[in-house]
Amino acid sequence: MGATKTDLFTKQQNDIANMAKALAHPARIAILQHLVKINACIGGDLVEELGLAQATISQHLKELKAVGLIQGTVEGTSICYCINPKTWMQYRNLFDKFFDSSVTEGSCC
Amino acid sequence: MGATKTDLFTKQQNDIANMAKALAHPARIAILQHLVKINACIGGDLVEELGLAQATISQHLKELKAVGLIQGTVEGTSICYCINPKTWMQYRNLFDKFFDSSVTEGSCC
DNA sequence: AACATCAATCGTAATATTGCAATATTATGG
DNA sequence: CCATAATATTGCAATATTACGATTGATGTT
Repeated sequence: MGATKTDLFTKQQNDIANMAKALAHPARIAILQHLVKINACIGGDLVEELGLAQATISQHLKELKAVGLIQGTVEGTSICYCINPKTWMQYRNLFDKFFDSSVTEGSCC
Repeated sequence: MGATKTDLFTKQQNDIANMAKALAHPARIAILQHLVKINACIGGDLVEELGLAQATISQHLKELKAVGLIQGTVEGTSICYCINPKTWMQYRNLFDKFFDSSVTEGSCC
């Protein structure tokens, strides 16, 4: 054991969980916030910005790329990263929908 | 190594990451959705509803309780769980704020 | 009290994640 | 082609998460 039993759940549930997983690390949050703030792209200044080793940052970037939250284009020897607006909106919508489920106060224990 | 270096990041970044972590498992998503849908509380029907062992469900419930997303009140031998509307709204707001960062199309690579 | 029921906890195994040093890869400039 | 700079990958160690059987604890029932 130790592995998530994804087959027990709906695709939507696994999707939301995977999205959440992509955001479930402060380094990845910091990367996304930095990219949003700078708006334009940056290279591996992220390594300096956050205090983690280059290899570690690279790994986090890879994860964010894997879920489509960011994109990177080669620019000389460095790589220009930025938010992928399309996926960003998708995330936003899914979370919105998830949380919009009306939670009526006092209808419970 | 292996442990997240939380000290490198802001409280807000760690908060968002922790929230995301709480949602980063399909079983916990399923539990929340079920609680939202039923609106009122339920006992350990969750064990039947999802296909996981009692001990496993209990662990997931504990995590959700730990972040304050759900609350449980004793009701005879069983326990009545339900969404905690206050924390639910907090989550919603934090994610909203996070994703509302305007991502302008085409401003990038 | 004895028993049944449900949930929490303990102990343990399997797997996943995080982090980094070392190495490999890719692109540029000389 | 060679050296350099930037990023990616590999391999490994440490820690975290997931899952479950077995046990314990609490509560209600007979």
